[in-house]
Amino acid sequence: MSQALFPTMRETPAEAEITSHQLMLRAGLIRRVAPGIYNLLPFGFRAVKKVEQIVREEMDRKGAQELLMPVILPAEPWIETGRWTAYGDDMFRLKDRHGKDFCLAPTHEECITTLVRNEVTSYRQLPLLLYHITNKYRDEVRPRFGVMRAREFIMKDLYSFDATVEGLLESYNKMYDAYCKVFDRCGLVYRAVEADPGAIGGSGSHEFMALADYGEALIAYCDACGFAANVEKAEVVPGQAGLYDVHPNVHPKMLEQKTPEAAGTVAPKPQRRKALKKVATPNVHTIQDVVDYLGVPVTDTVKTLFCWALRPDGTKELVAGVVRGDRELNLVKLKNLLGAVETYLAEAGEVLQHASVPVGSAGPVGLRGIRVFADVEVEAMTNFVCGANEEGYHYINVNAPRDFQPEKYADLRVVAQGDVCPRCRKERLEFARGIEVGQVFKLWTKYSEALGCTFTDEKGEKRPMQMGCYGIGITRTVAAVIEQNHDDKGILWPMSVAPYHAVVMPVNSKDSRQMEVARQVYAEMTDLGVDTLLDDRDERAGVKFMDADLMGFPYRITVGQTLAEKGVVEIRSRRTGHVDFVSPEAAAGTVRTLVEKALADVNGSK
RNA sequence: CGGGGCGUAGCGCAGCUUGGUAGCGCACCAGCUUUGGGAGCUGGGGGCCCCGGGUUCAAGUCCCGGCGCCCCGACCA
Repeated sequence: MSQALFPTMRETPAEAEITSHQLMLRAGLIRRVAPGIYNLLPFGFRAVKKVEQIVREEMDRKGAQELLMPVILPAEPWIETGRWTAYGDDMFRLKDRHGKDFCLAPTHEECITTLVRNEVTSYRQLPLLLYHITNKYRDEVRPRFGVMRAREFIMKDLYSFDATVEGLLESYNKMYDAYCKVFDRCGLVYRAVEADPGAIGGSGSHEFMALADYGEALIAYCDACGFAANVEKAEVVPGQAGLYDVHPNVHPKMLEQKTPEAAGTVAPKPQRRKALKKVATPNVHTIQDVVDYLGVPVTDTVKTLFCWALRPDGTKELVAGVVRGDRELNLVKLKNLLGAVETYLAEAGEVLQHASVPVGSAGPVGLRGIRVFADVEVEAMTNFVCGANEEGYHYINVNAPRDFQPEKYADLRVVAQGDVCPRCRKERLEFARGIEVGQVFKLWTKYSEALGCTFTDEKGEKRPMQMGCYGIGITRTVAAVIEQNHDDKGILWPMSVAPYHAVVMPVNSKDSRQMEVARQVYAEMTDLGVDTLLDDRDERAGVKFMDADLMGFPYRITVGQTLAEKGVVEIRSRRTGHVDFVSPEAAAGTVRTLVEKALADVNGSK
């Protein structure tokens, strides 16, 4: 260790916000090269390789084959699938000396599909599971949290090719199962949640979320039935939206009783429809303003949001989404409803220019030339308030369909605290944050059709292959492991991912007897297959102890005073602090047993 | 891209208001002491003060322009 690069830091670098990022810098796993781009130092690289190895074992166990595809990919296949445009600015692009377009691969569907198209022609060659582990590139709008949301990252992606839909489902289930094993073995607390397939395309998808307070993804789950979904995906109970709404005057304690009746959250009684009226509302631009100024409950207001919907052909359309004032418009649901490639909020200036509407005073009444979509909840509302599409005015006593008629009512809002589980419809949804460490998709024939990846079936007919794609963010997984396994002193590596299982530490490197015994124990442990580091640095004991805690070696073998006094060395568990004293001769064997036990615990009985 | 903040030694920062020899802590090098929880003393090395222009006798400091980075938001496998 005295001759190795393990640069630990006592102080926390200002650039790091979350614990895993801070610890990865402080314990010497990574160093920043550019925003979202990192050097993996020896210590960090070892952790990465441990995760990779676990992934390889579980992929291979399912009959997958590893290969390696390039990081630089030509544009043509991307143009064929339409993703050369769809990926937009998230893709790093470059040209060769002849002016030909290339990209740094953000993912490899196009590449692998082209490969399989050229090499596989018969149903007899299927199913096929192919994967690789390599760098991926996404020019993130905002890289952050170190390796967690980086622009360059290591990813395992596997692609399945099947002859039939049943085959695809089988491959999907295999991978789902393999992913559970991978994350179990990494010692992560995670949930598999239903997800929107996003830019990859296809439908039917699960995300594997490592639970963490600083996770970027919000997930909704139900303790009663096990339902779990990304909030952007989670449906609101169809046909019953609003029924179990939490009214603003319901005391939170009442919610704990879990039943809608007990919580006093029954549907609003039908009210007589009052006459539509335009009222002056100077300087009222937000829902909060409306509530304050007009003194109405927020549940009697509606907000109208303008979005651009990007169509598959590259053109875009301005549409309006209407949700209750305290709700959040779910852009993913809107996107899926419209069959759009992407939806994003329009800017105030654009709305004024294209719809002649000031965004702070927008409403669905009298909106011309723009398609309006409303959340189902709005359909049940009576006598509500909305903007009058005129600066300084709102309508009150609005009622549909009398005052406006959206093109369609649909589930368009983000699920909220207190919503009923869309699956079992018994319990309320709980929310948690997670780090997305993996995702599995069914791609069906999206890419095989676009790229002509076909095979000949038993009847001699040509058919497109049924594809699936399955990713694991390797570097992100390492960060998630640290996020979940640390204390105020440093990292608490699970044995399976630990860069080293143990560190052997002579307390005083000038004590030749200690050094000699330490070297001996180190050599024996290495011989026994225990990943061991020898801390032979000429540092004070305190420094070495602090570094060992920071770097999180699961076991520390301390060779110090007790050697001279009692002829024993100390084996200390980083996680529990438990200490055993054993003779130097027994140390290596004891540690090996401990390491094997820890690995067996996490690997299950396989 | 919008809002906020910051660019001074490897890291963390002060100095800028009110212009006048570039500093502190940690780290680093040498020596002595020390050696079971981030040692002590002595000596030492290290700077394009983000870049460019301007004002001035004089700019880290003031003015103009640019660049970069971080945070919040929007966005995202």
